[in-house]
Amino acid sequence: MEQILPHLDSVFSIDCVLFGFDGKELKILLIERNEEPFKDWWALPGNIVGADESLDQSASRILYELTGLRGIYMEQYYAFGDPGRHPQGRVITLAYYALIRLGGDKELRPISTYAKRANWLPIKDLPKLAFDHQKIYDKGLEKIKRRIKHQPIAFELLPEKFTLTQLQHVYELILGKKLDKRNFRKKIVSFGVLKELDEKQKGVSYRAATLYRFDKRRYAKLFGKEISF
Amino acid sequence: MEQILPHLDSVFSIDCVLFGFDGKELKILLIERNEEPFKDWWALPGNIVGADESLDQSASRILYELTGLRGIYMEQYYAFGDPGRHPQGRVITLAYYALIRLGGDKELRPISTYAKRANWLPIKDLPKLAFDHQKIYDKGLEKIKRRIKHQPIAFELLPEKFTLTQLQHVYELILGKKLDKRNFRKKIVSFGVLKELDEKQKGVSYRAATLYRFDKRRYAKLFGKEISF
DNA sequence: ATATAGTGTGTAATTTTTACACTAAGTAAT
DNA sequence: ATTACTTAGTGTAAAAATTACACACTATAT
Repeated sequence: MEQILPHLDSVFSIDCVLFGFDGKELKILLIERNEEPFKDWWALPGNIVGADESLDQSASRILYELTGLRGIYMEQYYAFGDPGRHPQGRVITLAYYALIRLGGDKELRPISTYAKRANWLPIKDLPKLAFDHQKIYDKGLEKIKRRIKHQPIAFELLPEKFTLTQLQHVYELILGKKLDKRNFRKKIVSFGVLKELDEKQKGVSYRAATLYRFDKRRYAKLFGKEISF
Repeated sequence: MEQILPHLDSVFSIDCVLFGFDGKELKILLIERNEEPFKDWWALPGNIVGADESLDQSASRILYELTGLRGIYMEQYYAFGDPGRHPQGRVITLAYYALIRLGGDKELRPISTYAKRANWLPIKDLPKLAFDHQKIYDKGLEKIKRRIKHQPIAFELLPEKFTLTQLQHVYELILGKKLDKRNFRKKIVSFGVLKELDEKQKGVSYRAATLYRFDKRRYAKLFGKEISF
């Protein structure tokens, strides 16, 4: 095992699994690598933790550098550090996930020097990933599955105003199963974190649905408490 | 911020929160440091990850070196890496927890070169801890609180044969609240992971309780499924 | 024999979860 | 303006899970 990486006995990095929702599909952000190893492979965006950054700060910076986004709910979920996971040396990486609403207002501007390009790819049909990134992704998906059952993180994926059907759609995509419309609404409303607006959906060629907004105050009270789906 | 630690730009370590149960109290294993910084303070046992170890292997090794125990259920739960958390340089640490039955058969033999001594201290009345170890402990307790509600990890704290009252006691200690005896039994039995033995408790000066054993096969089936307390 | 201390058990009321189908409203095409 | 189309929005009954609650039993010690 050569030591090609710049002067390191070990390197500590952060990799991000960015889940994005465009109103239809669940996607993750991948970059196409421009360097060996795994040149031309798709990989999770990640980077080395800076000397004076906290881990969360570092994750935020990396997210920002890769997407131009700030203020995203983001959380570390697992450290991967098998000695053989990086062919060039010992790299321990801490995985973070983030949930992002795609499209609409702000354009993402992924900038990365070590990548040919960055793209949102549907999780339905992911390519082979570099390193152990498939494992990292799998664990991330598992994590948000668990998390979405207990905390209302689904809102992070939706625009500020959304319909109940859209919300349900997000749940179904993440949990990987159909939910009953009436029961879903009953339950989600019972949490009391939704605010019904006087506004209706626009631009649809059928009956427009009522828009809702997520009530952050009540959410804050609920946070920590266990809810379940 | 000086760089006193041996040739490192950054160090990656593992710290363990070892929860022990002696039949009465919940305790954690702490060491009394024999070196600066925080000489004479109590701290979580931990160590540097070795070059050719996976993280889990490293955690197991560290646990073994500190307690002589092997084969303990152990899980990483959070990485702590604030730049200022270690006064001598950048140390990123990955926290693991383990659950251990105390007393009884095998004596623990904590060996540590950098510690004056190691001791199981009741969590009721912990001393001030070195570094950010209080934070690490807090998060660990929070983690097992959450975990015990969804997975039967409580068994790890009990001897092979135990009474339902002891089991309930563990739940009460971790969750920090009283549970109803009849309801508790109804529920725990309904999971189907307990095997009632033909044996009774011995050496008590009152009616002896029936002993149970934890059924690992059924547990394996249950694992992954959500149960809740 | 009696006091003591913890074991072990059932039921009714309430709450939560599940399964399930039709009418209402708006748009688009004619 | 009628019709066809598409999704929105709503209730109820049955089943399951949760909660609250109290007393008789059994082994031991004196």
